[in-house]
Amino acid sequence: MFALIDCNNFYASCERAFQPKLKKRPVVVLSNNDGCVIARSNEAKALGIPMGAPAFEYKDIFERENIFVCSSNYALYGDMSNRVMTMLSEYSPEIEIYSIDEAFLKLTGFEDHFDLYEYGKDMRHKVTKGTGIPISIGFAETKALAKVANKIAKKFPDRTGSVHVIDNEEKRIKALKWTKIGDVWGVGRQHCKRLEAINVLTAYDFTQLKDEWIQRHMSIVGLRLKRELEGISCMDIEDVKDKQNIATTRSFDSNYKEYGFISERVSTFAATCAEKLRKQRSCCNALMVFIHTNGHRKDLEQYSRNTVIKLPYPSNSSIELSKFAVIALKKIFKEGLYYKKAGVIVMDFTPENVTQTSLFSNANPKHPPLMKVMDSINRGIGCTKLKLASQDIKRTWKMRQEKLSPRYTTRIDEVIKVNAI
DNA sequence: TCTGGGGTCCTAGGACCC
DNA sequence: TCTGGGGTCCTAGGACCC
Repeated sequence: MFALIDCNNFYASCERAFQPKLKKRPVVVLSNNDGCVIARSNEAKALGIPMGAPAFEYKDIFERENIFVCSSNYALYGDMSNRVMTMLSEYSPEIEIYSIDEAFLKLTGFEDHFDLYEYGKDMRHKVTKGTGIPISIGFAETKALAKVANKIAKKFPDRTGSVHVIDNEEKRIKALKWTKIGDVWGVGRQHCKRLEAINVLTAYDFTQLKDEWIQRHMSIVGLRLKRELEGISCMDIEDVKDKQNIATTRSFDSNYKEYGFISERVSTFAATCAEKLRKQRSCCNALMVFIHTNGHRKDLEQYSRNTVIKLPYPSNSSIELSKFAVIALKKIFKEGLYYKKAGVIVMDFTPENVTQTSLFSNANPKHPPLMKVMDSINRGIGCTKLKLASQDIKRTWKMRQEKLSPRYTTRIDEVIKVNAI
């Protein structure tokens, strides 16, 4: 058996955990730059605030409905996620942290000795008590079915107690008939459209399709999904793997046309990518830089380019990657345009300790120890104090975050205060 | 005025190898 | 007139996830 544990409205719940006055109040969390809605409490969902709603368009509704609006606080969400995952890992030795707010547990042999429903209730109680985050839990024989069970638990908290177990044929069929095709894990917008067009409206309908059709239109991935929904497990718990690509990309708070601004951003993004690379002990052999203008401004000239450059040697040095990123930027930067977004993506990794030396140019041997010192100093202070000269040393650049909550759990000076009356 | 930021996997087709 | 059979690697594009 597998369990899928999912935190309810995770970011909104994190904010609530430290502000009990928000208990019944609708809460939304905004993306970077306070751009659009990326998380909603149930009350906010009930008011019809859609996922991705642009904040400026919904400003009046936020006010009228007394919705509590927060900027995103990733330091807080990341730490809260760790706490939840740590508690969950006590319920099975085999855990896969699937995303910041979701985890699969594999429960081999548990079925014979435990009442899974009670096990789930216990998990839910302990996590909610220990972290303040409400969770929903689905149990089933495959990961895809556990996803389905989880959705049912979440949809009917009163009837299920937010825990649902699919452990027999009758429940499986009933669950599949209830699940809309577009809500199935692995069926996105395109597949949904195509499936609905041939009158496949539920997960059950999908399992009745011929293998050939699924294979032709949805590849082996679709076929695997069918098996999983039939109760034949094809996907196991996966170990944490190193990333194959690492990206640092941002939209800017407004439109910028100066080359100097863009090159500073790109240089910083590259340095951040280098830091992430060092964290997983990889070097990259290639790097991509992209820039776009604001696609929403139809009145302005549009431009969007990216370029990939191969490095002469693998590197994870902030200095080198910044240098190469700026070289790449020069190839695509066009004067006179208003840019809204840029990013750096590093690719084609090799392990840090395997160095393939090149005939003509090699990495500077002084960089690895230098980076090590830089990382350890920055880690020690808990922020990026040591930067390259090409980065914004005066910190002129700032993300718009007007409603940022304190980093309650990771900064001593922002820790929650309790007033004794 | 203002619209997020990360990732993964699969397939087809072309270039190339013996 | 008729022109083999087996691979690999790379890239672009399309789909999906949170």
